[in-house]
Amino acid sequence: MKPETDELERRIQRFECELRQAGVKLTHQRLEICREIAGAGDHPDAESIFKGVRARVPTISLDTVYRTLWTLLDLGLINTLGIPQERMRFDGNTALHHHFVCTRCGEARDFYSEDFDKLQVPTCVQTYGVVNKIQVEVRGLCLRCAPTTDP
Amino acid sequence: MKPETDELERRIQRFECELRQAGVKLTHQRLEICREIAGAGDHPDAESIFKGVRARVPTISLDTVYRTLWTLLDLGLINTLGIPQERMRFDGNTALHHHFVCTRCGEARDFYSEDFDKLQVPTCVQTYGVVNKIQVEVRGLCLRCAPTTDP
DNA sequence: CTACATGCAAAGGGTTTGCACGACA
DNA sequence: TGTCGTGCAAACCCTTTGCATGTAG
Repeated sequence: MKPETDELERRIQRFECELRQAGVKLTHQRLEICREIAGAGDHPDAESIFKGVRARVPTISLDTVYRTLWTLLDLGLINTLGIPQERMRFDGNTALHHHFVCTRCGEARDFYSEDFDKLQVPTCVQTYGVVNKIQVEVRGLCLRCAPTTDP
Repeated sequence: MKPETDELERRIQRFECELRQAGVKLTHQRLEICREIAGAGDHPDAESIFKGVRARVPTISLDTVYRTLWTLLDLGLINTLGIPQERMRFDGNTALHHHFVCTRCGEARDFYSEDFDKLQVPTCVQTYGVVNKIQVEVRGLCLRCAPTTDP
């Protein structure tokens, strides 16, 4: 699950390069946070990244971790599981359907697709646990959030 | 987006029937919360369900809404967007991949599938906004949470 | 009648913010 | 050296919990 050493170095290089291009200062803290998330095989929350980095940078604070993660997210260098900055939301539609999710504002729209409904789980995934359903998540920007909408 | 009237009634019937079967009392509040979420075309959060129900049941409290929603979720009568009870989690893997998500504990594991990578967005969805990527979410229970693991 | 559900209010936990100090460029 | 980033602590918001009262079965 953890990336190979060379893949890890490639990711870190990319972080540094893109941060520099974006005019973001490469502080000791930011570099260590990048290293931590680049090397994480699972999908850590802010707290566990904080703990990992604190082993190397004892004075780091949790809010710096948050601020750095949102920066990386803005630049598209990392992703979130689920929808960023969102409270829990409920879906009363129990029929099989799929979602278009705006990664900026969190708007989620249902859609139906017989092709997607037919998807089969790869055999390797069946060893992960009991599969309940397969849902396709189309991620992007909704019309309100897409840059072209804003003249 | 909102369900047709007969589909709405069917959903409400199902809620009542399943709640009764589960031995959950059909209080005025619960029935109105069911009606609210059954009729919601979008994916409301607890607060907006609360507001909708409060128009008809002015004395209802937000915690009752939460408690009812978790009950409905336990019974599989509704779903959540994203992972229930979860804090925000980050993904340093920017390569195209897919997720197996445990809906109970929130564990999320990556997997790769060339078939899934090739999925094409239905044309109707392209009118929703700008598509960034397509990710398949396999939902189920991980080995730790699956009932059979617990003897 | 009795067990379970509700409303209230206060606690809890994750995330954000204002401000003065510190460090990259 | 100037500007941006950091650490601290308090604020903020969503969600949960304890307890006395109310109500469905």
